[in-house]
Amino acid sequence: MSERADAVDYFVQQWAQVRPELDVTPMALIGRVSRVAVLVQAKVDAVFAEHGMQSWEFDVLATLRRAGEPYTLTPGQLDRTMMITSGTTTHRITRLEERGWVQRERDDKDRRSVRVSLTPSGLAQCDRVQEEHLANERAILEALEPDQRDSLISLMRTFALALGDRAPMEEQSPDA
Amino acid sequence: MSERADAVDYFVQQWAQVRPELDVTPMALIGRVSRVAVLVQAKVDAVFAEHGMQSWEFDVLATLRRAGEPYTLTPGQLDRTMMITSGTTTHRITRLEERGWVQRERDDKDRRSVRVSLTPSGLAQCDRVQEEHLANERAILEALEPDQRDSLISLMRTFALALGDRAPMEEQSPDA
DNA sequence: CGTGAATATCTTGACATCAAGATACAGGAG
DNA sequence: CTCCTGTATCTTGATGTCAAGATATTCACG
Repeated sequence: MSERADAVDYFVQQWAQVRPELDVTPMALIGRVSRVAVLVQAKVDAVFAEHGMQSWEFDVLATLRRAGEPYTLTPGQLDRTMMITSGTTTHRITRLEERGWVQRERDDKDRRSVRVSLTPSGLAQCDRVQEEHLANERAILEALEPDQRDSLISLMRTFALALGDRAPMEEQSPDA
Repeated sequence: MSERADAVDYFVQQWAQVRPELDVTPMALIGRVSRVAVLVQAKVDAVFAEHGMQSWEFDVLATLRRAGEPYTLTPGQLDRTMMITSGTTTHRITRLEERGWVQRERDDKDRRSVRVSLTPSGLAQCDRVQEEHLANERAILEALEPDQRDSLISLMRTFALALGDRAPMEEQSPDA
């Protein structure tokens, strides 16, 4: 008489019938994290699509944007922040350069390095889309009561830390 | 003086400095769901890799396995359950057929349809890997206190339902 | 200086995935 | 029976991603 069953409830119940000796409770959490991530991403993508862009494009723009003026990071900083490989970063920067939203210049201090910067057009695009994006995210979270949101944020934060997620380091050395 | 900051804490703080007028709290949840999903997936993948397989391969095998004997579903049932497109399903079945873990036969009742079944080898592979997979999932959740796990499961279930996640329908019509 | 290890980026090749459309069959209305 | 609509699967072409390695540059140490 509780609530309706979501997909994971159904999977757990199927396992109970087929292999009752198995303890599949870990699935109840891990499976849901995966499904919720996919479902949320689909809703987020929809808003970006209305603006003719992909989520990953906004991710790059927003990462540069929140770095503050002059909106410049290296490819290495980008891939560490975004949890992608260096090859993917190269590809993303090239595509965004073609759209005129970012530009590359070699760093004269360290000539191995590259400085990726938001162009005025990229900055404008980021700011233009962001409000609608945030409104969309707020709408998605309307599904939860405010105290549920707070609990969920706190628990997911604990989980993230336990999984080794950490604030990206500043350029300086960590201690003293 | 609270806990250490995870990556999302850092992003939120960056936004506060660069665009203080923006309310980015939705990110605190949606961003973490995405990052946690990626981090968890990496740990899950590692165990499958030890057995020479991909996560998506196990997903297909497990979906057939928990359907119960004769471990048979149609491609359509598979893609609805796994949240993938029909083209991806075709591709997955073909690859698994090459490995000898599933087989295809046309359905004689409805000749548009195909029956995908676990082979004895596929069944064995699924059962062989599953225990280690579940142990791995349990280890991942060790990071949380038991009551935190329960809260998180409950909240994620509410979230999943709010996002429209539902138990896949049985073959029969929904009512009476 | 010169040499080797470390670092930063890019290249290459493979691959899973998707969107859109093609193909084949089913089932009902006339 | 015929046609038309809906369903089930597969095909095609594009794309984003990764792993592994290639290239260029820096830096420490002798």
